[in-house]
Amino acid sequence: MQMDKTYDPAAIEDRIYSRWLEKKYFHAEVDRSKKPFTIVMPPPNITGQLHMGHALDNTMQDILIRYRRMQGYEALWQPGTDHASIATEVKIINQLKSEGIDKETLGREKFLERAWKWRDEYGSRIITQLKKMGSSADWDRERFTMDEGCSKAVQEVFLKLHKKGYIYKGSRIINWCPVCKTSISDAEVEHVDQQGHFWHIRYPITDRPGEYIEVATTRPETMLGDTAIAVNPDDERYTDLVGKTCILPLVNKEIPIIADPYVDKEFGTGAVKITPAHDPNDFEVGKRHGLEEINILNDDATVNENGGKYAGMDRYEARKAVVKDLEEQGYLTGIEDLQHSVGTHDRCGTTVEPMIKPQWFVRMDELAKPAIEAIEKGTLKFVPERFNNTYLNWLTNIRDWCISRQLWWGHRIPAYYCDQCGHTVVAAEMPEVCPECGCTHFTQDPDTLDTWFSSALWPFSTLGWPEKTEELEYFYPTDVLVTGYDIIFFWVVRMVFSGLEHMGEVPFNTVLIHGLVRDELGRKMSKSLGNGIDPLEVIDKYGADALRLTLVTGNAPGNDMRFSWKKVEASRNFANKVWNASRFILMNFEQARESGLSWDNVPEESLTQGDRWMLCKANRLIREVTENLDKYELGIAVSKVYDFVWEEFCDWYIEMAKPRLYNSEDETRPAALWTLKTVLIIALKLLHPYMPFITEEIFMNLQDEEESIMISQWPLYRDEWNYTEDEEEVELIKEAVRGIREIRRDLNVPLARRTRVYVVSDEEEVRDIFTKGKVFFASLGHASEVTVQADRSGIRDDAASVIIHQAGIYIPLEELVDIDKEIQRLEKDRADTENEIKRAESLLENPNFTSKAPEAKVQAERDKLEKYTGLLIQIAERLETLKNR
RNA sequence: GGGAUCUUAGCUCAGCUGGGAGAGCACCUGCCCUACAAGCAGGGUGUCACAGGUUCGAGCCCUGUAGGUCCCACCA
Repeated sequence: MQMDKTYDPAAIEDRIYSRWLEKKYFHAEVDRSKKPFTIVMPPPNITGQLHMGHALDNTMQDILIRYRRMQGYEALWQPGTDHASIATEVKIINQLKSEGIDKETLGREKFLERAWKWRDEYGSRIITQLKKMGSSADWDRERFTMDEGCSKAVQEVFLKLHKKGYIYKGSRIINWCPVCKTSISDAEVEHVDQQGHFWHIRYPITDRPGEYIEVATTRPETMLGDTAIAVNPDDERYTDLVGKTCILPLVNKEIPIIADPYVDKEFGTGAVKITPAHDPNDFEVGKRHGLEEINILNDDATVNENGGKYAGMDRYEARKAVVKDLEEQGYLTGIEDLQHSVGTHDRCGTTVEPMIKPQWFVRMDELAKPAIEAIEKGTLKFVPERFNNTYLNWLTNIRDWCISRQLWWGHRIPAYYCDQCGHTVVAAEMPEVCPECGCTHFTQDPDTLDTWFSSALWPFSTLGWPEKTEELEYFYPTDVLVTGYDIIFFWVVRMVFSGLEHMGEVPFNTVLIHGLVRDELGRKMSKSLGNGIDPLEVIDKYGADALRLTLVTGNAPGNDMRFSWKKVEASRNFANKVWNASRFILMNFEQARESGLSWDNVPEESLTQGDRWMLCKANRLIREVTENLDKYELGIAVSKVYDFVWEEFCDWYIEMAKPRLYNSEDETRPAALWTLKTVLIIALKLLHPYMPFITEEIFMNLQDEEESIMISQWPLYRDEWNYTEDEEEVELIKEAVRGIREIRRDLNVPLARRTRVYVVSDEEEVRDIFTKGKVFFASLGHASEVTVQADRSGIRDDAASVIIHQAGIYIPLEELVDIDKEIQRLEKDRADTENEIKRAESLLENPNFTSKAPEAKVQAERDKLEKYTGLLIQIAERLETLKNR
């Protein structure tokens, strides 16, 4: 088999993915013999294009799903798309506009046809893109928030909540977007700071000529709808005015002066104009004082007939005109600059206008309670935990949820109004006869539901609810939800209370929160800035595995990360490292096979110290990676594999194995081959959730039969590989090699190629380590030959000896050794060692340490003390020897 | 106003329940040696923001200060 010198993802990714699909590896079925593991995919919008946020979100989910699948769980990753009512509707309106068509003239039915056509055309685009990422979702189960089943669920929930009295219709003050011409929920309003003005206006007091009460406002045009002036009841400046009336300028209407604690004495003039129809606080004040609500705006934010001469003007034109008139008539007493935050619609950026409108709401108080308890009882956990607070904070201050939208694309509200008497019937189907008046003609409520209303049901609607399906029973509650912190309020909270309400159980046990993917400079990636990086471009250039690795490396849960091409390159380099190590191993297999060598069944006794050390390391790695994946520490888990593969496996073990592989007479060659294969497979498996494509390609090449790594068994920790002592011995090898490097550096004498190095030691185990005869240490930077002997016989006398500390190894160099420098170094070692001893002694003498510190720590200090005491003697001896030369 | 979070190497960031500070990138030196130059070997004196405190011991816990980011509420 021929493998290229560099890894080329483009050549294999699509081929491997198609194979997975063909083999139905992603498909999950109800299987009572296995434990289920379920993740529901946050459904991307049908308007969406894959961006880095999706890439991160889906990579994390795929890692978890692949991991559990390999562990033997029946792993279901439930995918689908969201109709995204307002986002899609805006897109379609724009599309129509470019064709010169107006939404209203087209009509609802035709419009919806267009919308469905859009969905058919673009709805699956993002799914195709997710597949490029390697996502192993069960595409056979793909759902859509407006498909028949999900729509059924939406209707069922609406009827149920209405029956319980949790859904009601009411005229409340809501956020109105004059551009989208729909109400929006509080969560959809984004507050942005803007530089504005604060206009001071005086209202003449009735029957007190020359006396005024002055108010300040940022929206002077709303005065047209004023129905009172309010002051704080404790404000002495105004006590004599409370109960009086004043004249509303321009309108010339008499309005009362009232006292309400809502008014802040310190802010502005301490007197507030009250416009109940266009400000949420004023609305509340108005309710308390029974004030009239005068709506002065049309749906497009132009002034309506209640605005007198200003009728027909846009709100900003009206503002100018009102200010001008006030000024001319002497009511305007001043203008100050003021920085204030303005509510805008998060979709279109338009300043929202608070308006009173009849809308449908979900009462939140009762629904919120169990959702709060879920955190307290621990049935719901956020990772990292700090998001508990974010979640609880929102829930404890929650207001009723406005769920009706004046849009066409979405689930239509199942409410019908009698054409004759106006009676409202909430039902699954249009009623035949009005229970009030017997009339048989009804009109359905024109509004649709907030898009999050259906998303809230996603974890169970996708599994078949309200039908009692086997899937629902088996896979629900799901295990983990992976999403960004920006969506906790919109979605997570609503799924939780919906799950608890309708299923009686939380929809997922764990919420794994990730941050935003920012650009290299830490800015949000956005279309307007043009700083977004297209994940597909990254895949094209570096491969999906490199992208996936980049997104999860060096990043803790819940934290934002910066994306940079440098990081992708580092990931690609790692992929290449894995590729080449595997290539090397496969090449050796081939050579061994040609010479008729077998290495499948290697007796344990034939494993060398190095082999055992490697197995021991790999074994520990299995444990660490598994533990970290269980804790959702995806970044830590992968960095362990990264370090292991690069530093332990490639830089040490493969290098140490080379002489055995190259020497056809070496009887430990099969053991090396076996260890290489065993450890490589472990590494590939641990890496597979992160880098599915490259690991699969290599795995396929390693196996004789065509088994997929995707469905292979996740490696298990094995006690019999826990060779602790051997690890120490291999540490000695490393120590010795480091020693050689140090000497070379200290002497500033580069080791010539093929420098002969003699290792002489009385200790048998040290000699054993440097396996019988000759070893190539490629890690020296050169292939240096090492000879191991028990004594110095046969070693050239003119070669100077240098002592390598700890290992007890003499290494004669063919160059002269600078003894003075070596003495200096040993002196320093001695001083350091003495300090260590002092430190350990003082610690052990401290009664607090011995009584309070864990026994293991105390023992460790004792061991250190002993070790360093011994070392000190050795150093002294060596110094003595050197000085005598 | 309430809450969260960050401040660690030149840059980007890890650092799990407290037990002698790490990675990648960048930079410098030397190397194409039969897996890999997308590589190898070597190179780090970091007041872990600052000030206190708890502890035998603090990057980690507590209090405060400074600066940054984010969320919620308010802004008439």
